[in-house]
Amino acid sequence: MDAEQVSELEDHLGYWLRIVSNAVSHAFARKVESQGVTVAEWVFLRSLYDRSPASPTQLAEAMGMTKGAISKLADRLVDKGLVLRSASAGDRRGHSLTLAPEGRRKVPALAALADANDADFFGGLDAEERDRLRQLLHRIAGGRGLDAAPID
Amino acid sequence: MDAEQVSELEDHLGYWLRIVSNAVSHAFARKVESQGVTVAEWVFLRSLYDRSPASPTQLAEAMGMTKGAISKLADRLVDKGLVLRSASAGDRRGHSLTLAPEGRRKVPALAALADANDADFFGGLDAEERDRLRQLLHRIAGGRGLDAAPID
DNA sequence: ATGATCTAGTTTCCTAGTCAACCAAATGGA
DNA sequence: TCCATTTGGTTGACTAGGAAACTAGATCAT
Repeated sequence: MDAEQVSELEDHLGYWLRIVSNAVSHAFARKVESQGVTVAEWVFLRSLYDRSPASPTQLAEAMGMTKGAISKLADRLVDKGLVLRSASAGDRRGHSLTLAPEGRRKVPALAALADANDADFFGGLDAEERDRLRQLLHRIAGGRGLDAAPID
Repeated sequence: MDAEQVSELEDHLGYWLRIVSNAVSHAFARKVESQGVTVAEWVFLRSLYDRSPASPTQLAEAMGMTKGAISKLADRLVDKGLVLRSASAGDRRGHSLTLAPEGRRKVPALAALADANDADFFGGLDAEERDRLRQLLHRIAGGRGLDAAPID
């Protein structure tokens, strides 16, 4: 870092992380496209699958996106008939988001695609290596209190 | 994956990769913003730093972006006075992109920010762990022939 | 109970990509 | 040589998200 003067792109773990992550996400995007949804929509649906109903604010928190983004995402999913928006009891400002039957029906297939995508990319590692990777990522995420982060 | 029926988001390595990668890239974006550039612009400038001059097509390949994106990115950098676009000798279609003096001047400071960002996120790992992470990422990238991927 | 403040969500404007249509120049047969 | 194809690059339509302004409803202090 002193002999080298100007570090290279490839010197940084952040660089490799971005490369690999983008490739994984892009491949996954192509897969879920076959089900007519985007990656963000998958995350949204999966989040709702066991924490339903949820408020936009809760979703925003869980998904690491702004409320504005969630608002639009919810619009699209409602338009597609996968999510229902209803007034939440008690507070007339809040909305309740729940999975529509069609949305709930889609989740297992999407989960299978996520499994397949992981297998595609990480199947070349043995179980111990995958575990180590998982632990390293957890530690980095955990050290920062990231339970979620921007979809970006 | 059979007892579980529907896998969870957090079950997937791709999920954690995305979370961590987005956090790292986002933090880096904030850092380089202080130098008036974006992450994509940094990659562009750093690529040109030792492979200058380069054609838009070469840059697109190196950065894993479409030619359209490179075209616009180059526009912005030319506007900022960091990059020069000149007709390339021999082929009247092609353009030559080179670093303007101001652009070249900026690179070391940006490289230092990249180093700092890596230290921020991966400094908590010891050298062996960082090495292992690097190797795992390399293997996954290498297995796919990713030397670059979308900035997304 | 009423004005100040806070909270929930939406909307508007902006940025940075993709994709596909496009233009111009080079190449390569016939 | 001249047309068909390929290549290099730009442009326009579109998309997804962030930031900040905004609206409406709740809460709280007096």
